[in-house]
Amino acid sequence: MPYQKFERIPRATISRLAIYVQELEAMEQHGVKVVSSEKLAVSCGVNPSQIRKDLAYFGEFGLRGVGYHVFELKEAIKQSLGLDRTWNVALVGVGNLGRALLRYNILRKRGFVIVGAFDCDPFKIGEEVNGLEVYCSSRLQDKSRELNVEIGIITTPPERAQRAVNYLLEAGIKGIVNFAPARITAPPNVAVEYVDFINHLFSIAFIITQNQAKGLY
Amino acid sequence: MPYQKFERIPRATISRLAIYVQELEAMEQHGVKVVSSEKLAVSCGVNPSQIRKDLAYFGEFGLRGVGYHVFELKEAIKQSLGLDRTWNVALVGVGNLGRALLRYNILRKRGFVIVGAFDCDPFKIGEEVNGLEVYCSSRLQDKSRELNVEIGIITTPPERAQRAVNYLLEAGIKGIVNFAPARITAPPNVAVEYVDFINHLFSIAFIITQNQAKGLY
DNA sequence: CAGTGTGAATATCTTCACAGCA
DNA sequence: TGCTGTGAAGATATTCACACTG
Repeated sequence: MPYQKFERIPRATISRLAIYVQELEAMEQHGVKVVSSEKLAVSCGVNPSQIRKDLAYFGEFGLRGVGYHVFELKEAIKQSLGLDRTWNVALVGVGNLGRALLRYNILRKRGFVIVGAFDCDPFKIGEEVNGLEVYCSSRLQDKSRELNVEIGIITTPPERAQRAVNYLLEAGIKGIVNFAPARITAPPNVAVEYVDFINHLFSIAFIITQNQAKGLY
Repeated sequence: MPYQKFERIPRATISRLAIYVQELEAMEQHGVKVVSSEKLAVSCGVNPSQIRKDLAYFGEFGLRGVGYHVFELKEAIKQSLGLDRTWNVALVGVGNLGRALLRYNILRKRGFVIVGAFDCDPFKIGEEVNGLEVYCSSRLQDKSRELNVEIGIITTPPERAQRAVNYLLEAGIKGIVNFAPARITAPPNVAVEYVDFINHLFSIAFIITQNQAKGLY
């Protein structure tokens, strides 16, 4: 990590940094070498000072009067976020969504390698998905340590999400991304993120309903 | 919609309401009839006054000294969000993730029915997934109107996301949920939500890195 | 009297505006 | 001159604290 100020970094900043990385990579592929906060802001859909402020939490990466060097900035952000390495991930719940993630190459491309797949359904255990054997969830503890897993992904049905969490905790996991539409609990030293896409559909439905009430259509 | 104050409702409130619905449904299934903001707050991982304030945007649903009637509150929130009906959805991009969503029953259970699947890959067109024929993306316009679609889901690779958006716009869609890891642009009267789960993995990686730096493990 | 509904207080996040540097 | 980096201002969101009610 470069130097990082003695200031708490807002959650919102982190998720925007992820967006910046995404856009910087796209720019890199298009051969763009240098970018201003103005330009990057447009393609990320945020305010330019927002970008400058977000970056300021980690250091000074820009050249006044010029902008940012695309490749360098991308690398600097990735380093700041701890993405200058790969992370081993265990996936619990080999349903439709779990299978999709097991086959989803973008994850690996971004440095998140699913090294273990687990399910409690006897019919699924032993099956092979994308070159990975499905193990019984009760084996999470020994397998995780063997495979050096640090992050868990939960793609079980909602009612089994907490059980999956418990297995992951026993396995000494440090972070969890929960795709199941259910709240889960974990000790404060274990990071939890929710990917709750029904949520997003709810929001869309609400906004459309409101727009319709306003007579926008 | 009940009565809704003449006050803008924060985005954050909307996504919490979605969580409340989730938890209220779980409580209902467990036979809980009445709940206080305190109890609901615990299971949603938020502050009790937050809940009361969120609900206050839409009306008064509680009984002082008692709490909220689980079923009634859930119904009231759903009505406020425009979820007292079903929404027809078109899905663009029948890859791993698209297939998973087509087979994901929770969506339908929540009132979002995928009525059309589209892809531009000739090998996929004509294929049947979960009882739905895959059509060529160029047919989005006519098919969408025929099927009365209001919401689009994008599950294409990032570089094809904007093209999918354009098709959806032509089809007169009113809201888009984008699962592709790419920023997209749409006119302001079309609601856009991002489901960016790589984002969440980035956040987890960052938090773990930070915790490690703090010597937490 | 337990628990809601809400104004007021606090905390957090975003945007502005501009000094200062390449 | 052009664009960064940043303190100060403004906008939002969250939490507190308590009057009030079933």
